[in-house]
Amino acid sequence: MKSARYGVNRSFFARPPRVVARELIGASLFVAGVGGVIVETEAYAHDDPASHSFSGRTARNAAMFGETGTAYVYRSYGLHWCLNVVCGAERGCAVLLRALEPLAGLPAMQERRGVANPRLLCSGPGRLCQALGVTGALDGAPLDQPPFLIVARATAPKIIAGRRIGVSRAAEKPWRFGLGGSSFFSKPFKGTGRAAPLS
DNA sequence: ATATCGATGCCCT
DNA sequence: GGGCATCGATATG
Repeated sequence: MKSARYGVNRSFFARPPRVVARELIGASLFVAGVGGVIVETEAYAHDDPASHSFSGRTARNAAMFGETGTAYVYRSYGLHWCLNVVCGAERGCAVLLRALEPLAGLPAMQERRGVANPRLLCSGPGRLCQALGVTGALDGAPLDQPPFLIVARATAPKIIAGRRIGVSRAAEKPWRFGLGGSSFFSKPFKGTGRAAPLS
């Protein structure tokens, strides 16, 4: 047998953001071996008023206009980092990674986050980046190469959907996706009945 | 349980 | 100057 390549390849990302956002639910993300199962994502389309790319290219969002399968890492509210997967057939599409169920490297996550509770390590886009050590240094980096590793899920999970968090434009679009039954969401999915994380 | 607020950078008008 | 793809601390029911 050929040596198995664990990570997804570039073609994984060459699909529309809503497809990729759903495919990533149940997949695993590691950064230098620290990570877990992706349980919450949001899709942002190129013609989406809520997308950072909507008003054109700037220094901050340049990576969104780069190759599919690379990272778009931006600073949020001046102090947090957020990690996106650049995807789609058009330029300017991305999927925001909002929450993981931590599996590997918990001591490193706890050290970086300054908290011990596993539910508070990666339950939110800013928390996830802090726990995995993702910063602007990885903006534009390819996701199919170290330090990144994304492993596709083995079986199709139950996926729930809802409104995106913290957006005011196109707020009605149900482009937030979650792993059914997870207790590691950044916020509950209303109406689909799953619990919120602590505090 | 929800509400409000401050921190802080960058892009918009 | 205002508005964010946020978080944690504080206040209050």
